[in-house]
Amino acid sequence: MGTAEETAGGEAQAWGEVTPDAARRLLIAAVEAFAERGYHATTTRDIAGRAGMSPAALYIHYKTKEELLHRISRIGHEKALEILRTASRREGTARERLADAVSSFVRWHAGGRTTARVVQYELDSLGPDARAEILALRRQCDDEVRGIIEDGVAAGEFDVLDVKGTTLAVLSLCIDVARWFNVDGPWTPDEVGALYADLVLRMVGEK
Amino acid sequence: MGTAEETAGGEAQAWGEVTPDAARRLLIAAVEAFAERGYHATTTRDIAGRAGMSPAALYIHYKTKEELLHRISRIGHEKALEILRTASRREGTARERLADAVSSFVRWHAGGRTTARVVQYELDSLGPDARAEILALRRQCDDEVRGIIEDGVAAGEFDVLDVKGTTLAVLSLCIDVARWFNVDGPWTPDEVGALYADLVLRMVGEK
DNA sequence: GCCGAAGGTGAGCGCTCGCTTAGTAAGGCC
DNA sequence: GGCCTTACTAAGCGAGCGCTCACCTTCGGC
Repeated sequence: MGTAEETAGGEAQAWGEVTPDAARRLLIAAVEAFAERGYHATTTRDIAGRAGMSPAALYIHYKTKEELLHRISRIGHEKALEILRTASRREGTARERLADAVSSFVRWHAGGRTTARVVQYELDSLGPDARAEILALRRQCDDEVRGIIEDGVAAGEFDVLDVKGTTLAVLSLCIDVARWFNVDGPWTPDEVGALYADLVLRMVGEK
Repeated sequence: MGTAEETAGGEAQAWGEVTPDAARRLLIAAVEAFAERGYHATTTRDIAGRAGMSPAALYIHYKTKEELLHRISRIGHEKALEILRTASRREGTARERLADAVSSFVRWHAGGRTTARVVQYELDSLGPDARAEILALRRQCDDEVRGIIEDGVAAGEFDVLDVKGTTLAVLSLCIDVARWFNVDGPWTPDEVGALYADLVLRMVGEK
């Protein structure tokens, strides 16, 4: 796993798949604005302005402001799921896979805090159909983590009272990093990832 | 500690200190609306409507929409601090005090989810002065929890690598309950409180 | 050198927002 | 009964919102 080379203003490399260039610039501008002020407090004029364009230019590439949030949410959740899948499906003990999953997931939330904040906390601003689609991705994230914990319990590595509840708590802990993590604070994303991996292993009765 | 007699729509008894009656009704209406749609997506017309009043009536009791959020935030944070103080200052081992703090704090977030959601997640919608005031209260909450953990480490009850980081993780875990807890879900606030107290004791190296 | 598509702009429409103002109804006090 | 205070409403102001439309510019293909 790479170190956290991302900063609050420079998470752009994650959006490489979005084309053309103007559409990507608008998307990145929207991520920054949504993260700073929230979806409803962000104006389309602000997004276009950050991308160096006129307010009308936004509507050449996106039908509505909500479509921007939908696109950001889907790409972000797909990335989150990919991170958890990679850790879950590697070889190794349940302990190693869980530590890997937590530390890389936390690193993503801390290092890409701008993106993660939008992805994790602006879900309710989507309409019913879009929200349902995203919630399906989120359930898959839950499944990956629960799978690792179940494996650990079955192998006798972990000692867990309530698998479903513990899964939820582990994910909740990781996700909430996006709320409190501060780039100017005392920790790097790597440090928080390592600390949290240790805490989670304790939660599942390991160590 | 009492059981959770609160429901999503009936957390009214917590606002008994707000007078006169019309001001309290408006405040409760605002809590419900902010929790459902977020501060920026809520209109003053909606708040007044829920309280059974005309849009203008709001401005007899509150100078601005932001003052409503400020008042809700302050009262809510004072309640949260009181819960943590009560648990922190009771007699007993650090283990007992920490379990008490976590279970009652979690119960408040789960049972009073409507209120807790506004209190914990709409902080950024406040202006700089109001936010600074609330952040001071929040720092006091941190101090209470860190105090218990430090006591436990000093007494040899706990085994903690990073006291500051663990404190943050414990509070983060509790606060995030307000985001995911669902009244119609499989758990009662009491059950989540008990589960989380167990998980936190594991995090600090107890049990 | 001309043309049409692709990608942009300036102006502005219709609407809803937070908030204000003028007026009204009810109740306590003398 | 007269009068002030308190609590409220109907109407609406100015501003800013999401979004549209008529028009302009650039550029590859022939």
